[in-house]
Amino acid sequence: MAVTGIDAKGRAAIPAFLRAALDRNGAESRVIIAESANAPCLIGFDPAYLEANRAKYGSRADARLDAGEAVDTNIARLAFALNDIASYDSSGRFVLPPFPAMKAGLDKTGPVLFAGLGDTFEIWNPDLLEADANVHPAFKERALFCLSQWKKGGKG
Amino acid sequence: MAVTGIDAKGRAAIPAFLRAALDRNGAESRVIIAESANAPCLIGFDPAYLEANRAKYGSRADARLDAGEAVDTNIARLAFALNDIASYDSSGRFVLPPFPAMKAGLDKTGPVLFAGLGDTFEIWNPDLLEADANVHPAFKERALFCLSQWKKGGKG
DNA sequence: CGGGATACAACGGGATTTTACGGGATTTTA
DNA sequence: TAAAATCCCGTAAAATCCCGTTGTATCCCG
Repeated sequence: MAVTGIDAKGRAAIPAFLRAALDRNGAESRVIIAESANAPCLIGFDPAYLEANRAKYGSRADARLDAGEAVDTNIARLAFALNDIASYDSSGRFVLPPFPAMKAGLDKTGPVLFAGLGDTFEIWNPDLLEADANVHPAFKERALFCLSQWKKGGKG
Repeated sequence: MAVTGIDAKGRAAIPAFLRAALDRNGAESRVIIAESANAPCLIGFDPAYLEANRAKYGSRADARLDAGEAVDTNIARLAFALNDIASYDSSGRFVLPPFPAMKAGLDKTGPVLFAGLGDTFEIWNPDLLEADANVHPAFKERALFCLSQWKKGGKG
């Protein structure tokens, strides 16, 4: 778990320990950003899983082209529109996709909290994390500590 | 997902991230435009994809004939006859084919929404997208966000 | 164990490239 | 020859790349 800042250009840096995990999975400096289904935060993960899903749904997008087969267009719509792909530079920075950023309360300059969850990691606005009743107190306590450490660094 | 504008000459620009996909498939600045079978919008895709689907339809029809079953000729009629081919310039603009444009409510100057679906992409009049009950709310919400961003850019 | 050297992380910002759009010039069609 | 479609160039804004700087953690050697 670590905190970095959003700069004037809307960029945030993925902490090094999470970046290392992405690189191990062959992410090639690309990360998928999506809304979390469980909390008012974003999740990030490497492109491999997403590509598999897209390949599965992408070939069944239109009933006419697919020779009359029934298709659920909304599945393809969501698979593509709700996942943003962002590429990060040599120091791990990526521009937060505007829509997810807005949904997660990250639409302005300020601190961002990254927390690894195994296959994915969460991206939080620290204020929303603190306010969420479903988040375990021990997790909150640690988040608060990381945040205060970051502020001590003189960036807040 | 992105929004661009129709100009006074009836041209719209395919967003760069979709154009890149077309180029990767060897589209050579040409795109197929057709009505969607699933929604009041258009779909666009590269010429190779059209050829692949025609071949797929042909083999399906052959199989049914071999089995002594009837073939639905209308599927072939629609899959072959209703596709317009448009070429786009160096900045991705193409003239919307008049008939499909009319069918999708894109017959006047205004914003157009492009959304990738994998092998194809959808081309929407944002108003019709908003009004369509079959479109998933999460997709609508993002569309609305893209539209407002485009309007903020001063092009509306 | 301590202190200096080294490596790397996060950040700021300039320089370059790309995008989307307007509109003029040329070609085609009727 | 007039009208319409197409091609093509210029441009402002925005996104992207890439460099240097600063601060912090780690290493190494005495």
